[in-house]
Amino acid sequence: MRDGTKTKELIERTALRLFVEKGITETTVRDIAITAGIAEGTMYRHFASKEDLAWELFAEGYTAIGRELRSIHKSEATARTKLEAMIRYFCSVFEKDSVMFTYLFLARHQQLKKLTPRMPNPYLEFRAVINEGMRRGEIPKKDPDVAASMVMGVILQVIDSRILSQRIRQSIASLAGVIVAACLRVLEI
Amino acid sequence: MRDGTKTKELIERTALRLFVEKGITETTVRDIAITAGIAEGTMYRHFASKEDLAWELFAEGYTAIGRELRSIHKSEATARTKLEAMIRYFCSVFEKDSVMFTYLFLARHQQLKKLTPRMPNPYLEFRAVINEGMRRGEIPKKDPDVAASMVMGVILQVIDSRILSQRIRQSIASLAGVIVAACLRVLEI
Amino acid sequence: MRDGTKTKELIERTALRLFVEKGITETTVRDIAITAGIAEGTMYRHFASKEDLAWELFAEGYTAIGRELRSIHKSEATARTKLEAMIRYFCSVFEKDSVMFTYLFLARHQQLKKLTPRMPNPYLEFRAVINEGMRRGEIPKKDPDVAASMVMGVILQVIDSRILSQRIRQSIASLAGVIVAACLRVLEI
Amino acid sequence: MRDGTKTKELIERTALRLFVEKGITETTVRDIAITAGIAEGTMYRHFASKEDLAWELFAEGYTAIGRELRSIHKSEATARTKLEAMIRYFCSVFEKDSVMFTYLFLARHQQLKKLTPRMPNPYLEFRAVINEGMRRGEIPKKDPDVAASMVMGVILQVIDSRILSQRIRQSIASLAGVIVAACLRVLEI
DNA sequence: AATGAATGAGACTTCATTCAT
DNA sequence: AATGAATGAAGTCTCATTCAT
Repeated sequence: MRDGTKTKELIERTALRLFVEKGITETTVRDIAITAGIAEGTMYRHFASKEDLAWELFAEGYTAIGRELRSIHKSEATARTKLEAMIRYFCSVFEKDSVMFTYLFLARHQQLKKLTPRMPNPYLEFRAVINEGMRRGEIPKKDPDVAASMVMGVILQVIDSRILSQRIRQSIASLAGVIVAACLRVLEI
Repeated sequence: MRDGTKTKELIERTALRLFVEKGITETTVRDIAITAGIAEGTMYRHFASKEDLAWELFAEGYTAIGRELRSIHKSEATARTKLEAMIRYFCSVFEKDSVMFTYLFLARHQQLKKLTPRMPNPYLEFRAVINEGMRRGEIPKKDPDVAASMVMGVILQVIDSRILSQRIRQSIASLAGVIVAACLRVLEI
Repeated sequence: MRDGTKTKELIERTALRLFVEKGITETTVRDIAITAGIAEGTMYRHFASKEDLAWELFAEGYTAIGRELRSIHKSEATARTKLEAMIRYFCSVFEKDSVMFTYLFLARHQQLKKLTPRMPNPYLEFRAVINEGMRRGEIPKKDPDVAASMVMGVILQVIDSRILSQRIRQSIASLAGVIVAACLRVLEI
Repeated sequence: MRDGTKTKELIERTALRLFVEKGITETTVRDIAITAGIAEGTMYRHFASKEDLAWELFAEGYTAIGRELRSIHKSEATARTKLEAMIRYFCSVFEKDSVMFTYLFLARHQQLKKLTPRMPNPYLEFRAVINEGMRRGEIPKKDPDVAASMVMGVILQVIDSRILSQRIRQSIASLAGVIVAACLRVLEI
């Protein structure tokens, strides 16, 4: 028997790229098959449907970031160092796998409703850190959801301008420091 | 003779709502017809295609905001007052027509590539104000695209958390002051 | 606007014929479309699915026979005359529209489970007549379901041999008398 | 070396059951494999195709009954005793292996066209007995095909009402006497 | 003899669009 | 201007069969 693992990974990589380039609905199963050099039916050996493939890709990437942010949360001491490490990690994810990151960014409005509250979740990790910081007096009190949204906004919109509108040319890594500083100002740390 | 203007507006309102609820691709011409209570072919009396309808809705709303922001830019004196008025206007647009605002927010990645550089454009207005402010010494120097992105990010992500993730419950109008303050801190005004 | 009634009837007649010739599953929507000279999508304007088309054809024909049998039941006086008229009607249906009759015969095992008990039903009409005849003393007592099944068996199997195995060459009309007589003997009238 | 006979029988038993439950076309090779607990490709070690499997099952069961009926035909003396023994055997087959019997019953219209005239065949055996009985003066003269069809109809439809419509609850064995009597009346013995 | 990954033809269905009315 | 029946291209998915292991 042949080993299907490689094929599955090939499908995932190919689909991820096409989903980002053209959108999920606009990418056909045939597109994926031709690009990956496999038969159309092969996708269905590994995923129940195109929708399921899109969801698996999303859930995988999204929860992986959530998990890593949680572990940073635990390993750092102060709100300031936690946030700095988390934001830098966030930026590094984009640098390392910008296709996956862009996919998560673009697909989130469609896929987020399928996320269960139990799943690790980047937004919740940021809010948890901010909440804790406010409880400890490290951050001036404010609405935690509003604060977390603003911080996420600063980070995400810079990345958005980098990839989608292409108005920013610098690498995100080189901007990480600037982003961290802006987020700390937003929180008044 | 019958008045087509009413039908056209009915189509626009209906389509806008469905596009936001289900996505453009996921909304069918039949969906629009049934919801609007018209025949399937009627849409084509007013728009060349579904895509054209989606684009007209986008361009209309997007440039309207851009134009108003430009006029605020001209009528206010300092970077601070300009930005405050612009952000408050932005928030008020959402309050007045949240469906249109959400549509612009969600459709922007698909539609922005069709925008010509000449068209009035919210992002460019914000950047222009920030640029001018830095030239005049009202705002500490920084990359104008990065700065504009961050400001847009703070605003948009709060609205995002209000409408899409429903994590924020307060009205956006009531948060306008908080948003303005955060944006000014981001810019170090 | 065009009148779809004709098209719907064309689809029904075409499908009925193909379903009988090749079986429902073995008949493709494309078969129907090509044979009827219409587009594949047109079928879906008139029927929700191929399965639905098959069901509508069945229910229509099956209940029509049931209704007519019921009316014969009411208009005739004795068990003997009722049964004779009913069997002759049954045979005449086959002569008049052998395609529909054959379809009902072949599709019954697949479709009968969808029939609701309320719907007019040939089998139940025969059983009702037999039951009544036994109550009135016109027919010697026996299990009504067994008796009704036997009567149906005599009739149906002759038709089966006529159409499907083609072992019988005479017209069913010319055999009606023989069939009636055999059924009466089965019931010991 | 592994014993393929067991696997072949497992496939046959499993397929037979599924064919009856869902129909041949509606049963997939995968269905059979999963239910039998074997790999998808294994069926092709024992049968050339799914169609071939369906045919082998049919031919096996159908000719077995035909052979046994022929031997009863030879071992009994009169038309009456022949028919009685044949009908009782027919009913006993159903009792002993109702799944196979139901399969033969349901699949006959699809498979009968593949039967060669040489093969042992229940219908032909019944007709032969009836024919012989008429030649010998044991049975009043009538069209042998019509007579044979009626006899088969009485038997089969009772079984049909037992298994498929479930209108009859008694065991077929307990009804054998009633069925025999009805068949003799049909033939006017 | 058995496995199960891979194939690819083809099935059903959807849907933007056209067109006769 | 409006209708809605009809179109047909294209999409998703199924499934009998093949083949490398």
